[in-house]
Amino acid sequence: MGHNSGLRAGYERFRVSGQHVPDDTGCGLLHVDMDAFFAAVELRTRPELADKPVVVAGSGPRSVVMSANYPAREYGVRAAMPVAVARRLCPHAVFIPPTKGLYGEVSRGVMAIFRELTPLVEPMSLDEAFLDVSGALRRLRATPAEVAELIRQRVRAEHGITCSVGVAAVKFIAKLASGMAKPDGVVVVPADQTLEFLHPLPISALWGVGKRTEESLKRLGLATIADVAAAPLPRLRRAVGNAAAEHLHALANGQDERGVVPESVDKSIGAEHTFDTDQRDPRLLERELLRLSERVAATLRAREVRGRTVSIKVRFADFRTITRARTLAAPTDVARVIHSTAVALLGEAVSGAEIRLLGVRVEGLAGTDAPEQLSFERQEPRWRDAEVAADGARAKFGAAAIRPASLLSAEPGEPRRRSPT
DNA sequence: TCTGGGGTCCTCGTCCTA
DNA sequence: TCTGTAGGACGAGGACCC
Repeated sequence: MGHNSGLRAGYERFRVSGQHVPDDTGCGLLHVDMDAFFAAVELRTRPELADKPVVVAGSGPRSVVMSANYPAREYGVRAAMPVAVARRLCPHAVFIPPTKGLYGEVSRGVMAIFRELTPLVEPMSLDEAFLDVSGALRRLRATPAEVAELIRQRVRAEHGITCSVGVAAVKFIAKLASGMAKPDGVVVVPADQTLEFLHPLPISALWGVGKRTEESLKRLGLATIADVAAAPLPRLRRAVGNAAAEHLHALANGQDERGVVPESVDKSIGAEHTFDTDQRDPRLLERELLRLSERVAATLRAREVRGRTVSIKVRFADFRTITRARTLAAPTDVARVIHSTAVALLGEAVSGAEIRLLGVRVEGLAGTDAPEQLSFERQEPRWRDAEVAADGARAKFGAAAIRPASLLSAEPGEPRRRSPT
């Protein structure tokens, strides 16, 4: 769901079209990005809507757009936009609620195609991945641009959706290229034309430049990537800090040493929820923390990791956001432990304020086989046993089979309903 | 426009210890 | 024992990504 979509004027020469294929020698890095992924997946079963504006979004009053197809984008509808705004911009769009589990399933299928071509696949999210095909070209008897076309054909034939591919010598350029290839195309940036491709682009195209950094760079009078490439490093450092300055300066000069990393280790696991209306009832907030803790703990156990630091996130009615964290004596994957820590943190940080969002996160993860420090603080083994048993029941009978008693009548984010009399 | 949810990384301040 | 300092651990928050 890249946001740098569409080909700029003067960039047609980079696009693969008909007989025209730019020189892809040495361009072993591919970035593949599904076009309007969630919307495209939904349209497979509702093809009659294909030419109409379609928006995938939750139905809550505070939901945002998860995906919009290209007809909807013509009206200015974009991902992450509040649904209320999207409805105003495009009142006749068809709004479809997201189908739980479906996008992950399609994503796994698409990633499996990539892995048939090369083991060096680095998924970035459900709908995009980097591939290093340089070691596979001989076996595939294909050039990088041909592999890109092969991928597009297979994704379309086997999953009924389209994707766009960027082909380049380094990751960052491949990523920019796939954005320009959208929708449904391939852009190849020849290795010796990297800077010609890169330098005319605005600074916001640099990976790591969001709204704030863009403002800082503009204050220095920098507007294009060429300006950043030519800027003295000390000046950049003063504006955006050491790490960001060096990172941006390297990227602006077409240098991106990062390889494709197939395996990545989770650093943290969390869950959060925005209430439909702001809440201040402590019992309701504690119940929500329990629900979030249960989800986080179940994910920790499913991934066979434990974490030492429990943090909460609180967003107030005025959108001010705070986080509070506490490091435990021993790592945990037990919801009871996470919940009691979260409740204590919430009590210390907040009293009676209107709250819009609550989040729970566990950081400092290590595998369950990692050596555990002996501690006086008991890990409440019985709770863990009970929760593991509940995991098993949920796997067998469904997610709703086992819930803590205090959550029995409370739907996510809803005040507890009174039982019928 | 009025802002979800799941993440990562960086910076800065504070506290503790060597 | 006191003082200065450097570095690590930790916590908070900002910015960014999809």
